[in-house]
Amino acid sequence: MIETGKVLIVNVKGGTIMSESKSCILRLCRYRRTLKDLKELGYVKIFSDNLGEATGVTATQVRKDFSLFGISGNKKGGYLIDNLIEKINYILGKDEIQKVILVGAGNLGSALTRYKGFEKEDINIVAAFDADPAKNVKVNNIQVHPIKDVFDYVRNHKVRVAVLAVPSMVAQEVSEILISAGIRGILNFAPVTLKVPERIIVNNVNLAIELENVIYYVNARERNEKQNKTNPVQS
Amino acid sequence: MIETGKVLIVNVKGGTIMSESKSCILRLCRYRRTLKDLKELGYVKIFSDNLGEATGVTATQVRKDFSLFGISGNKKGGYLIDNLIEKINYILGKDEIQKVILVGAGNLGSALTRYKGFEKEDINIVAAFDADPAKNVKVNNIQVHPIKDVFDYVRNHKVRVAVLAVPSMVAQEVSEILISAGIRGILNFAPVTLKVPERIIVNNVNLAIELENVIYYVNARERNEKQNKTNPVQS
DNA sequence: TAGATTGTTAATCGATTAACAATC
DNA sequence: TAGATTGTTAATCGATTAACAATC
Repeated sequence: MIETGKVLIVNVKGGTIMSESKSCILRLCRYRRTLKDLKELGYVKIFSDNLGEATGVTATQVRKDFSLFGISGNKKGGYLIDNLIEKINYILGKDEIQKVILVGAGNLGSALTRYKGFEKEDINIVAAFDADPAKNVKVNNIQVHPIKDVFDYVRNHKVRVAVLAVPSMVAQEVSEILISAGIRGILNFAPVTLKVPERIIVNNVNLAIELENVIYYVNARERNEKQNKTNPVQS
Repeated sequence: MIETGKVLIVNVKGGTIMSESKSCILRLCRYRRTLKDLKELGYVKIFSDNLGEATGVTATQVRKDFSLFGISGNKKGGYLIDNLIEKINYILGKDEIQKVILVGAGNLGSALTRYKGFEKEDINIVAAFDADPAKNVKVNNIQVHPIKDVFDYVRNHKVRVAVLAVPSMVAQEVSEILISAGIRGILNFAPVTLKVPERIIVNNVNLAIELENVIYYVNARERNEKQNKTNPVQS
């Protein structure tokens, strides 16, 4: 595997080496989401502009993404939803491991064990871990083990992906234990920049920053409206 | 205000019109996070490369971002942490409204009312709303009101920002009520693409997609390693 | 056929990075 | 001064969009 900054060059379309971006993969996930919903509603075919509108991207972008992964439709006939879902599943590795552990069963962590959105996408949280013995109970049918057992669990069950929802103070330390046990990818909710080896995938979800971002744009627009009122600019 | 696709052109540096990207704003939030931590640890000055390393961006990027917003340091002397925090606060509109409501006090929503990360950034969830009467209680000192009261509440308290954690089925409908009442920005946890007027800011957090993303990259790397073992490529 | 849609190439656009002059 | 660091300009890089040929 050749890796450069953000782009991962992987082998997909029958041996051809190609590169895809993180945002492209995110869009594939979104397409699948929408396609599954449409399938449930009884739809069979879809055009690139329908799918684009439903997912908030342009029709060209949709076709470009599909073309990048060798997904083809029928000129004039659009795409078969079943076929799209199948192809995207293959690309995203849906048939392969989906086992995920949760580390940190506090406020946010325990909500994640009950989160319906994971089940809906067939993501299984197989076990949870927490340092607090009071939390070592079953939550939504998932056993919360003592944190000291996490290393052996990851080793023995060959878990590759972890959701990290521990306090910031211990996030780095815990991530190192996880990685040493064999974890390859982390969804990190702690608002810290984890220092990890290059081969490890980290996806950060920082809820405060996401919200601050909304607040910023709302404020920026209001400031601007106020200013335009007193000092209008001619277009 | 001039708006084009993703870029918002706003008036910041003493009347100069300039544009900044969403990712740039996200980085500013991260810088502030880190700077606050460093301040607590007693640091007073910082260089662009320190800050870059702590937040996972290059030193050039840090300086470029600062330059874009008219934040200047001292050649050779780096930046004063207090000054940076103050300037970033001003840019991100920290002194202005921070009032946020939460709509949907289910599994994820009620976890968000207790989320320490918001408090730490001085974000106040002032009220919550839920359709289920059983949930109309106080959670972490925040009253959960009946959903039917949300319109009047937003109107009367001039709330501008909402966190939306309702089931996907009703997300669009609820967002329309919020917008009609005066909400300008939404942090949306429902895995649907909200259709909103252009003047409304929506930030989507889709936890399943974030996790699927990690799973994809882990799988892609493992597939690749396997292949390289049987069919090594010369560099 | 005419019209509509895919698939791809080329153009554009924006964000990041490299290079380096300024200067403390 | 010499060395280090900022601030900015130019170059690069990648992602998105526009244009359009292919074709059903």
